[in-house]
Amino acid sequence: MRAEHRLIFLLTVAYRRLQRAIDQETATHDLTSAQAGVLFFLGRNDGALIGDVSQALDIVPSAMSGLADRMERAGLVKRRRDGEDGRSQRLHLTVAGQELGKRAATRTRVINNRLMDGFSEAEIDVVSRWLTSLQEKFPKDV
Amino acid sequence: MRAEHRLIFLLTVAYRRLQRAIDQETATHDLTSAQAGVLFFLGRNDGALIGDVSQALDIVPSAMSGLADRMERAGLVKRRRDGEDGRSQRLHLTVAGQELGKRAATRTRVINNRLMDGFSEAEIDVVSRWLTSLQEKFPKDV
DNA sequence: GTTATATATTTCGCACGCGAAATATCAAGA
DNA sequence: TCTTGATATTTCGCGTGCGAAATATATAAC
Repeated sequence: MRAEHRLIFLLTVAYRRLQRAIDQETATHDLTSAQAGVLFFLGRNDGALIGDVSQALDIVPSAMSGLADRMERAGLVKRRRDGEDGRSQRLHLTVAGQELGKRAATRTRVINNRLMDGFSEAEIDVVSRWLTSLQEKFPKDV
Repeated sequence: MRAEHRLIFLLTVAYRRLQRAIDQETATHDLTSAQAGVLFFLGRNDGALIGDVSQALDIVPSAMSGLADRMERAGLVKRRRDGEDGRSQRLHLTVAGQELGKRAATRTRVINNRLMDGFSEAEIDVVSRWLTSLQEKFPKDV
């Protein structure tokens, strides 16, 4: 029972290792992992509201705003006001964004498979359940 | 085989939820989770080299430098040059740092236990092994 | 219709972690 | 000794995520 704060630390390190790996992999491709997440979501939900994207990716709206800024500046995405509701903004993929997203998806799939290497289906299931349980244990807000 | 980039996303969300929870919990106590990590490590290795701390916490030395800055400014920690090697800096806990670390340890333990709620020992073992496996799959450098 | 309130998004300042480059010191070799 | 190379740390600029507050628009109450 050596390390005290074990799971917290393990999760933190695992997260950082993964992010580092993804970002190094994609550094050559001018795409960060956060931005890739947006591309993937918009690939299935083009024109989604900024708020919906932020919700889907589980980041705070203010964080989404900056992320959209950088992606728009990079030409991956375009903001468009909603016709119905003047407050809302919709995010649309550009052609560049679509293509970059498609290529990133392939690489991401490889990494995702690598994450399962050495573990049985049942074990991965436990891991999935555990990761998901954190969302219930630490709900979004209150 | 529903979601594509499943484990990556699950891990990312889980990490953010955990960090948010810890930081909200400790916001009242003037301590971030990264700084708590340093306090815990120094609690067992007071006077460790900056490089050793960065290695132990698995963050890059340049990140450690800024972290030490903020903690020194907050009066939790003090830098002291090494007698043997003029390049090295040693980090020492202040009294305030020791006390804050002790109180944070209690809260951290609670959260850590909560992370295991609803899972058997064997299942937690699988999770631990999986989290640890990421360190081997994505080694520190090259 | 005007006021009050709710909702969507943005802005601001901050902590964090990264990579690349700079700085300072140490260790060897010529 | 002088130079060359290694090591420890820092500085810089950037992307990311947070909370709090501002802004703009929509909706409800009166």
